Amino acid sequence: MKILLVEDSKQLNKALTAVLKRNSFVVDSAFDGEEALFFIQEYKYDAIILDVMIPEVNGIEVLKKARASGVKTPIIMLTAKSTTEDKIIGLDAGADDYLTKPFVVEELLARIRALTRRNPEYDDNEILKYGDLSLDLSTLCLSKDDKKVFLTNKELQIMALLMKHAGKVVSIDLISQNVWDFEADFTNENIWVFISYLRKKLENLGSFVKIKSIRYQGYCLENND
Amino acid sequence: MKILLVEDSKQLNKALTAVLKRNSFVVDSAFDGEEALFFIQEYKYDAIILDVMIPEVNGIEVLKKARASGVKTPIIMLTAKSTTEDKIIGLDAGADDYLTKPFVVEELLARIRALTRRNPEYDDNEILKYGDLSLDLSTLCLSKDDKKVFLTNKELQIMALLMKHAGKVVSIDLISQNVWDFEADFTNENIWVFISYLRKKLENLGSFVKIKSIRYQGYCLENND
DNA sequence: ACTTTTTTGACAATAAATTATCAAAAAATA
DNA sequence: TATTTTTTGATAATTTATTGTCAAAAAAGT
Repeated sequence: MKILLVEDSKQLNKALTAVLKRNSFVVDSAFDGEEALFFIQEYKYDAIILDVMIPEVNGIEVLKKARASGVKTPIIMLTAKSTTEDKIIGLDAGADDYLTKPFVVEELLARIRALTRRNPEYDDNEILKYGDLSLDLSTLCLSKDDKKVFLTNKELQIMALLMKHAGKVVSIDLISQNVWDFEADFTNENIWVFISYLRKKLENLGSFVKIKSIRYQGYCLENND
Repeated sequence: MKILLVEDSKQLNKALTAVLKRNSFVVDSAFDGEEALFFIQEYKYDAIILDVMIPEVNGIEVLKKARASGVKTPIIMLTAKSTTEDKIIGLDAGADDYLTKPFVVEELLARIRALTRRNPEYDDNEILKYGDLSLDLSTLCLSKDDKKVFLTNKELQIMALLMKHAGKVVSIDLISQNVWDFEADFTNENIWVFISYLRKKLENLGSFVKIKSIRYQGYCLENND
């Protein structure tokens, strides 16, 4: 699954690229409109993430030219503000979706998945399982047998990450990149708090699964069955 | 007080240079006999430290040529082994002193001082004082009023360093360089042990002086009068 | 060979860094 | 506005790294 990322902020570009790659996408990065058009003509992508405010040729122009030259690839626009105008202009010009900054990476990933769902390579299962636990991503419900607890958004995302990486160590860095947006003034303490919350909920469920902390590295799930 | 150091081992040369400079000598370094002779003809030194085993022209040759050309500067030879032969050859050829490797830096410094004593610039006071303590370097005796304890060699050297740097932090690195020779397989634990010994002796004397440890940095004397 | 000094290793004490928890403030959401 | 969620700060618990002490072995000096 190959993605073109068009974003002029070096920092954001780099960070997004890292996240996308970690989620097993193949990523090409462009930093301005000219470069973007070159890539679009030259290669084939499964999705294009396109910032509106970019140098040389602006995002809307890139979008129009791409569509004009027959490119059907799903395109997600990144806009700075969620003014209805920008949104309409973008969608009018042929964008498939849009996202306002700042955004949470998970959301971007979800949009990409939504737009590429018909692609049979990609299969998103909505209920994660580990040990005696099930996590329903759509209802935010974590359950063991008939017992249930509901997670908050951040709790869910962290728990999902831990479950997706089934028993492997998940770094704080990975969590922060996936669960917090880039402009948040995030500190490690945030994660400590949520890990603490999650542990309490696991305790309440009476699950055999524990969140183990690996010093200097991160956290991982452990099944003490 | 300017010294010429002739030593081909880059490591040893560098380390000795550092020590000498720290002891307020001005140091020129040569790494082979040719270079040494050039320096000797060109500049004037208060002392020359000359390794026997050096490339190009060996140490004994350098010594002979220097003397032949009328250089009167005190010369200390460094020999690998204390075979009487080497010693005699060196002294015969006009060396003022010799030192066998490995040696403790303090010893080298002592020899330099001995040979340069007549030089009025240099004044070595043999009794160090700090707070209620006196340390007699020649008798290894540490005393407060009429109470005395005798230090071992290593204890003395460490204590002397601490007293010379009166109340300032003395790094473990500085201690190891001054008190242990370069070939010793020194570890920090060694110092911990001697600091412990010294503290016990200070305790016995009932001195108000304490050895304070500064984490990550070293030790310093503290006068809790 | 005997004594003293130095080195070494085991283990104790201490200090610091990391992680965890709690509670309350702030922000977001309904 | 009321409620839930997230953030923040204070503070506790834990782990690790550093430093200290002891005792015995090794080395050096006499």
